[in-house]
Amino acid sequence: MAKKQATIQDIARSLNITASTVSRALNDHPKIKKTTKELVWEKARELNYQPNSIAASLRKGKANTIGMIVPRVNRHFFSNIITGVESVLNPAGYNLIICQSEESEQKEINNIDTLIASRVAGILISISLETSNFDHLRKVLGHNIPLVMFDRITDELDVCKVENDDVSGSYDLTRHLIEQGYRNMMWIGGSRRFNTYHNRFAGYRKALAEIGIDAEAMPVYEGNISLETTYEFMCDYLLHHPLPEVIFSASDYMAMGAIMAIQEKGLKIPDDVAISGYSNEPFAALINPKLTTVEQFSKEMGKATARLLLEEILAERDEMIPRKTILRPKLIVRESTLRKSSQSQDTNKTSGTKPAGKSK
Amino acid sequence: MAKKQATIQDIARSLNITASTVSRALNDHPKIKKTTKELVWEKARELNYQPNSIAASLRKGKANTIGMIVPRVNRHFFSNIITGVESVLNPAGYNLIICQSEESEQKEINNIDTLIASRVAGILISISLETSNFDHLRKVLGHNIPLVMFDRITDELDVCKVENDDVSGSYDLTRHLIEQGYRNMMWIGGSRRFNTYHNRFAGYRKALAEIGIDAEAMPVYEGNISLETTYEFMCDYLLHHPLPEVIFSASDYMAMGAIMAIQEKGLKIPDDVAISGYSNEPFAALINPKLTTVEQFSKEMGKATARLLLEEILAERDEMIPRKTILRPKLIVRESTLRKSSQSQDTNKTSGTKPAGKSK
DNA sequence: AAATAAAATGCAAACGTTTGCATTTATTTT
DNA sequence: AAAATAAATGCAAACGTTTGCATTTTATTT
Repeated sequence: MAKKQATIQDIARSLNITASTVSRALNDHPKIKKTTKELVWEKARELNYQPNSIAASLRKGKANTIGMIVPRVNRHFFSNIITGVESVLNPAGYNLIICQSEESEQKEINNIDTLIASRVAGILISISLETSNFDHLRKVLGHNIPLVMFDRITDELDVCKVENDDVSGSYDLTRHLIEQGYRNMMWIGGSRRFNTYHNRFAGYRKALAEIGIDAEAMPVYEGNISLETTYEFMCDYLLHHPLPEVIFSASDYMAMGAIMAIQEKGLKIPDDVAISGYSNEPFAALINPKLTTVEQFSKEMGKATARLLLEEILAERDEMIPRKTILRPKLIVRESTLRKSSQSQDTNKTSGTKPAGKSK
Repeated sequence: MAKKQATIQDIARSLNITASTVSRALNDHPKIKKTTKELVWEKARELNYQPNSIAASLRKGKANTIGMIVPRVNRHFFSNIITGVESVLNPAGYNLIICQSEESEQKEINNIDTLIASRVAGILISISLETSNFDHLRKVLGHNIPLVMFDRITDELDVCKVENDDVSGSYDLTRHLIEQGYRNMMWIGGSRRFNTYHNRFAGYRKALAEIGIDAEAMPVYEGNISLETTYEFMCDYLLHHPLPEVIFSASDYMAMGAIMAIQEKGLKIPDDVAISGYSNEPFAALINPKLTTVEQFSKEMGKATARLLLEEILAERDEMIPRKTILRPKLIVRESTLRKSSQSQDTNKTSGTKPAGKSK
């Protein structure tokens, strides 16, 4: 039977007025009499009327929908960003279509096409690791759809961007390691072709250069960023190489993989080898020893990204003015990098003992 | 300038045919000549045409969009479900609008209204903890929109459902504890008003009843399911009560909170007190000792949910036939519940040493 | 070559809003 | 009380597709 949904026409008919008036009444247009509005609202409720935003979008040429593309939703970093984005976008009357590129350039392209077809009012994207060509994003701009990139960005595009100051986050962390007395270090991270790892390495190198140490002269491992791969690499590495004093891991997951390999060999952290991570994943405060890392304020990043997009949308400029928001991450010192003598100096007592994180 | 987007009309005009033909050609309609199709496709590319799915949806009365409401996206359980859902829905030509209820009944109601207004082809929902009235879901059915509930479900509604067999998951875990020789137990979990905790307790009670133990006669803590709250509760509890042999926590996060309180007191797990969790959160395999828990196959749950919805949509029946998919969870035994004597009997070597989980 | 069947295309309405402009109705001013 | 102004409503087109039915074109049969 596909029960017919009530439309503004139905409301209009049963009140002996026109659809225009109903439309305006429902949108609380100032030119409509108060009493008329009330009649309309009452009748709408009575008929169980639900607005059809598709029709509205068609007429207006724009949907009240924002598209968002992330590599994966089941990464805390990204799902927190999503939460931040929604906290800004929903109150503004937009809702989110979330797409996952799964680190595939082709899927990213498909996602873009879907979002354009949906006539979204704007697009937020953190590009996949695989993406090297940006024509699909240029197409978005060609369709006059505002675009904001976050976290994984590219210099090739002149659009609004939100990024973490990976250089300084990494620099601060390296400074901490230096202050603890570590000199003999090892770097592990994802490929430096990606801006995040590139920048994190830059901060690491910079801090070391300041004390006359060449980061490139010490071990550097660039590889797959998964826990498992890093675990395997590290198992093998430990067999054939001397231990550094500290491992600077540009990712918590990689750090975790290394930790498992290290502990499996019976080595003590931080006594035999110290280690730090990056991102402050929920588990970082839960493992033993608690992991020194860098908090990225992902929810804030989401908010900043959404705000930038909203401004872009509301401005309705023909020429977009590319702006950049740079978020400053925060060093979180925990046990995994503390020298025995300074074990009690944990600068971050709170997050050391009672980490954030709620459960389902 | 708001550069005008090309429409099928534009294509039609420049090829001296009608929009109908163009529309059919683009949709690969069998009645259109191959050569015509090729002309159209070529011209579409040339004009940089992007279909307007809003217009299509309006005409067809249905969007190619599915709405999904979860309490939060930044919970591994839910974000994995999302991944599962997308893996089924995207290939079928649908995309997801994701909404978060944030455990608020009012937000859930708002989400539903938005989704109805968007004329989504179907809705997937895991209800918020706060939700006690289901009129908003009845409204969905009233609009003939297929609805599938997952994980957090209710008996009050006669719709398709996907749930975990919490009773048996919990039963299996309790059996394991009994086999390890534990008798003196303590339960901690969320309120038993919620089906998940209700059922998990039922499995726990059942297994205990079989050996003549009354679960209710032993300590039972029902509370807020956050790590922090549980940590505080447990700190206090340890001051005033004797230790049980084992703590059955119906949530990994609650278990983690308890573990922190226990370890802070200098007590050893599992030697002084054993503990188990539920859900197999990523950190469960990373902490020390590794946590015995129950894997819920969340991605599978997402797939099952999406499949049920797709069937519902494609069937286009007037009367929906409510079906239920029940997923069997799997016990994962790790160190936190193993008796000293049987430390080597870890039945799940793989997940014990090399847990799943990739990093950003 | 005409008649018939099959294939391809065209016509026009419809989907449910929104909105600029025109018109009507109510209110104020002279 | 008429004129001028303000407030409220109506008219009709438009947004870009899809689709049942009618029509034209092409292929097949006699």
